[in-house]
Amino acid sequence: MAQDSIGKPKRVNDPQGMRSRILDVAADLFQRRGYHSTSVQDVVQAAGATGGALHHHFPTKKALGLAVIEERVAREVNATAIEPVLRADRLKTGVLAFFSAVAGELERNQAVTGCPLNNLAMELSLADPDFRHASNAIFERWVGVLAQRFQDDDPALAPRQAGALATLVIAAYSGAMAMAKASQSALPLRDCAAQLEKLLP
Amino acid sequence: MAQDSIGKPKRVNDPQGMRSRILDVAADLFQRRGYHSTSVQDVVQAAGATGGALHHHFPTKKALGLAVIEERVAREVNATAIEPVLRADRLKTGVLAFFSAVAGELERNQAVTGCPLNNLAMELSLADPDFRHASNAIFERWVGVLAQRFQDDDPALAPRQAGALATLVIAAYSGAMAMAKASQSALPLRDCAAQLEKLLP
DNA sequence: TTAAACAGACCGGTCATCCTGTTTTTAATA
DNA sequence: TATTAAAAACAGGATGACCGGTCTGTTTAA
Repeated sequence: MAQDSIGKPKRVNDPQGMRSRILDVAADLFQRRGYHSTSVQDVVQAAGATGGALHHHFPTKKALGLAVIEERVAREVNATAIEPVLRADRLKTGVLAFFSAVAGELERNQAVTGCPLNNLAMELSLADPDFRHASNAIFERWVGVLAQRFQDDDPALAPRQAGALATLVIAAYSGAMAMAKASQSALPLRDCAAQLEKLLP
Repeated sequence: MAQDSIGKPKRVNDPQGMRSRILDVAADLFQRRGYHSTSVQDVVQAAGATGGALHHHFPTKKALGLAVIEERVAREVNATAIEPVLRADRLKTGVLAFFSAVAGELERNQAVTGCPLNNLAMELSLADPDFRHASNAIFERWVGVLAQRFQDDDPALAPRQAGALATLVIAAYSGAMAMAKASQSALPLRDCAAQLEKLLP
């Protein structure tokens, strides 16, 4: 009794698409306004969904937040901060290009919303251990990949050294983004890039 | 008719003390649980105050948050991150000692709550411009003081250079604290300090 | 006498979650 | 392949808790 032989269906189920759309919208809102300042109603409306649909895919707001971190923030960090850097000839040039690209984007846009990982990690790490672990997993992978690449570039580098170097790069980026968000300026990014250029091998 | 000639007063007004206690408690709760996750009731209870008292000193939660940033966070940054560093013979040794001190404190405590400035700045910067400006003012003063000291140490250093150097130090600290909060470990702090030791003049 | 300081209840609104019902899709069965 | 049972997907209203702000009243201090 879904529809008559010719009549259109009242709707078409697209679970994957619906889930994906909700995730996209939630990631965007959490990033721009923050997790606590975004209501599930906001997500429902912006996604053109309903409370029932959202509840079906994400029974609680926490489940939604966790999925955003694991499936969207992780992907974005990978796409903007890891893969392009790895594709560069040398890690140093890749890192500097990354800083420059982000700074350029900040200058183009009118608002600096900050690093999505940092934003959610800072807001949610102390609220719930699950959020903390999810954020930490992304940080750890990020550090691990950069450290590995530092060693590939210079096999003489001690593993301990490579890890510390990677940590500094990521910390400088995270901190610079925090300062950029507060000042609504890309200058901290450019300053840090200029200094890292001198340090990096 | 406040009290009988001998009877004790029902209470003793202590406006400054009350205000100060509320600020202390609010700063602590905002730092440990976050601004949005802390209700004004939480503050009232923890401070042993009443809704009326809190409302008398801080008409809105935003006013309370702003006062925490301007009167507590700023003070803490000054006391732990600026003055000790300035008192050191050279800025470099002061900065490294600061990193080491914070790392040691993290290792002693069981929980890493992060940098108070960063915590509140990240959570509130996009929520309200006033919060953003208040946070930015602290960042700017911090950068300014360190940059000035870099130049004092080495008059040959270009002003632009000194500022960038100061920005990197603070960004590395902020970012390392973010990573420390996510990993509940002081390692990012120590790694960054080790790398900064090589870069700083 | 007057204003400041504090007490404590109250209220309108929001929010996350739950619940009941409907429609679509899948899967089993014959 | 046709039928049907069952599950998944979605719709949308209901609810109860909580939160921030307000308001009135009382006590203390200037």
